[in-house]
Amino acid sequence: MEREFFDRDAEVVAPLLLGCVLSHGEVSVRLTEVEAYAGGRDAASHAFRGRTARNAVMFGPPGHTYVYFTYGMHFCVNLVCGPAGTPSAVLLRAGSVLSGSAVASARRPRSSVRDLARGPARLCQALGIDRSLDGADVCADGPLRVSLGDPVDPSLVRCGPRTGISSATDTLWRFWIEGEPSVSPYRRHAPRSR
DNA sequence: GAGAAGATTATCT
DNA sequence: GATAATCTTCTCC
Repeated sequence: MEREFFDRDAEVVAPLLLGCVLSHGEVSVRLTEVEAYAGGRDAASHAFRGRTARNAVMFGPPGHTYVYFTYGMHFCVNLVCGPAGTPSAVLLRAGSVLSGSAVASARRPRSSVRDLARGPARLCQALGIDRSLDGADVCADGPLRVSLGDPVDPSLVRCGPRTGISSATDTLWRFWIEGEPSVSPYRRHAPRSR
């Protein structure tokens, strides 16, 4: 994938990523669900309150990963968008495993093939992504790569409110491919305690 | 230095 | 549907 592809606003790049293929080692996943996060102008973004040690990579050049750890047990992966200095990124929420399903299944023994990458944390686990890949360049010849996949029928692309966040729920920056069984089932808000 | 919340998932009722 | 698991990071004091 060319770096110029990512050098635009996250909400523009996000729908274009649907159908693209993310590869790490033997495992490849076709992306079916993503969300855009736009840094300083997006209250739901990790970069909304400025640069920190965790989100620093989002302020860097596009085409790199932003991997973070959450809930004490899960990783999620983003692709940094926009020119350096604009902290926007696209969260990869779900995909379907194209190849390397044996390796992915070994990492997630209790999942059916369909569920291997059905959800942001599951996708990372299936691909073997952890914080050692934070800041990895997916446009270079590294372990993690993004490439174009089969074109997606534009009439099947849907958008809606983002999942699992408690602010900026009125921005329709979640994109998915209608009819894909690998799209994550979690569409609810997350009012945890109280 | 302490406390709270979190871009989630698996499991139980 | 509800909740536990589990720990990093950020925000104050």
